[in-house]
Amino acid sequence: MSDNKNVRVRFAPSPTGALHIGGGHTALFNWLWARHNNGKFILRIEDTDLVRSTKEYEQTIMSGMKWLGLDWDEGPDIGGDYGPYRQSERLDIYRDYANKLVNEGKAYKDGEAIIFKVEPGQDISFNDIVYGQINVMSDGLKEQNSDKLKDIVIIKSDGMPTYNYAVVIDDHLMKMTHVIRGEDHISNTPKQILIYRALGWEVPTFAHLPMILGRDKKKLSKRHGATSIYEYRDMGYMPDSMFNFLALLGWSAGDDKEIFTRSQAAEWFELSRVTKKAAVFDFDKLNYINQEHLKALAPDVRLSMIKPFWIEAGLPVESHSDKYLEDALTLMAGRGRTAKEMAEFSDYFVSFEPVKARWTPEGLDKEKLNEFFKELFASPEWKAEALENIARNFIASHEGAKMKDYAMPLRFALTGMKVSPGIFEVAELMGKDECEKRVKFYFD
RNA sequence: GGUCCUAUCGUCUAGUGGCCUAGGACACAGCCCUUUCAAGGCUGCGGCGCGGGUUCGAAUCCCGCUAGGACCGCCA
Repeated sequence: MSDNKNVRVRFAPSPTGALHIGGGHTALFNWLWARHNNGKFILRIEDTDLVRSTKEYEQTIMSGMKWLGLDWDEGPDIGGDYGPYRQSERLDIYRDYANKLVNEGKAYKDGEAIIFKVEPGQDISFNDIVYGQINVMSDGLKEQNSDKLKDIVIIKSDGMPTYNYAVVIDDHLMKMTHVIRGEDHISNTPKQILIYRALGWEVPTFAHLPMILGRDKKKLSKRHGATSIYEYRDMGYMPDSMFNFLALLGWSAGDDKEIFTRSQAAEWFELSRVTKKAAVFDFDKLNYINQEHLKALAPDVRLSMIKPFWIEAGLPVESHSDKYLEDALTLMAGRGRTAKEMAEFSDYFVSFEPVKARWTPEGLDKEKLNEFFKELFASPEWKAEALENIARNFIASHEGAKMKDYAMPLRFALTGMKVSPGIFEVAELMGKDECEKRVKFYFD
């Protein structure tokens, strides 16, 4: 971990929707850079679009960030030395600097609006940590389908500052050392540099991040399904996994390290290792990463991840001890890619009802099976190993008997599924009484 | 139309002139394990967009082409 305590970066969402994948990705990289350097991560709300911004979305975005594990050091909710952190509360500041620009002849009024004058012939190139040298002349700042140079609106007719202007004022006043944001802002950067210069301010270091694309390689949008971070939570993806997955989009530790924790990522993170190419959001990889984290969880944490999904399915979670449920999930380790799947695949541990709803015996040799079950339940100890030994002895002593002919009916009676962890281990955990109850329901 | 950006297996990427007959991961296929299915182990399939240079030597540097993309809003 390097120690550039003066590093200050920010995530500046506009509260016009929930925290989406792209926003979470940007926030994550800023957080990573701040934590890597032991610097500060600031949250600023860009709510200058009066029509679309709401306090509800502001809350949703903040809780989305918390869910991902991205904590900030300064922000509208906790304050800080450079507030306020909501643009709608900084209107006087924007107005003052705009007037200054007008007085210096660098901007002009147009009705209620204030427009920044773009002069031709200026070199507004900059060096991006990710993209390298980007060369631009102000002469290229044209109006669409025209040769006319396009001046920059800085204060709108409604008195609110525009993005390209407010972002400069705030980033400077909030002492940002690095501006880390999506690649779609590269073209905005030269305009912002013009404003920094007009105000006589030092330009921060820029680092643009590659975009995130859908399977069809188009910019990620609602068409691709889930775009809000919360939708992933509801699908059973865990915050650790989303963090891990998002961190891998456009960055790698460079040492085949793919499954990691937040603190490991913060330790290894380097802006200079961020890639330039837009990355496709790959569900298969997300699933894999989620599964890995699911496997690695401590039993009590795993239970806390799965429980909500059992409850949602109406299962009587409260009638079991946490220990029992944790053990059940430990047995399930490696099964299911999401918390939701794992909950679905393990419902029989919580209740016999779903089993009954799923399975009805058909075409089985009940006589033989009853003989088998009788021996099984006569076992002096209800342990997986003992039960399996009984089964093997039974098979050895019966001509033509196969393990699967007995293990599968047992599995179905206990779980209602054709797939489960080792059935004798399941039986041990469920306990003799419960197993007997289930088997007797179907046989005998 | 203008400005800018990008280009390694299907996907995420390693790679910064020789260690590359291009490495890893996901996905996919096969095998092993096995009471089922996962997990795990092993094997396989599969890529430097094209064309020119520079160089003893290029995935790596330069030019062109092609293909994607971003921005050009009193949205952010």
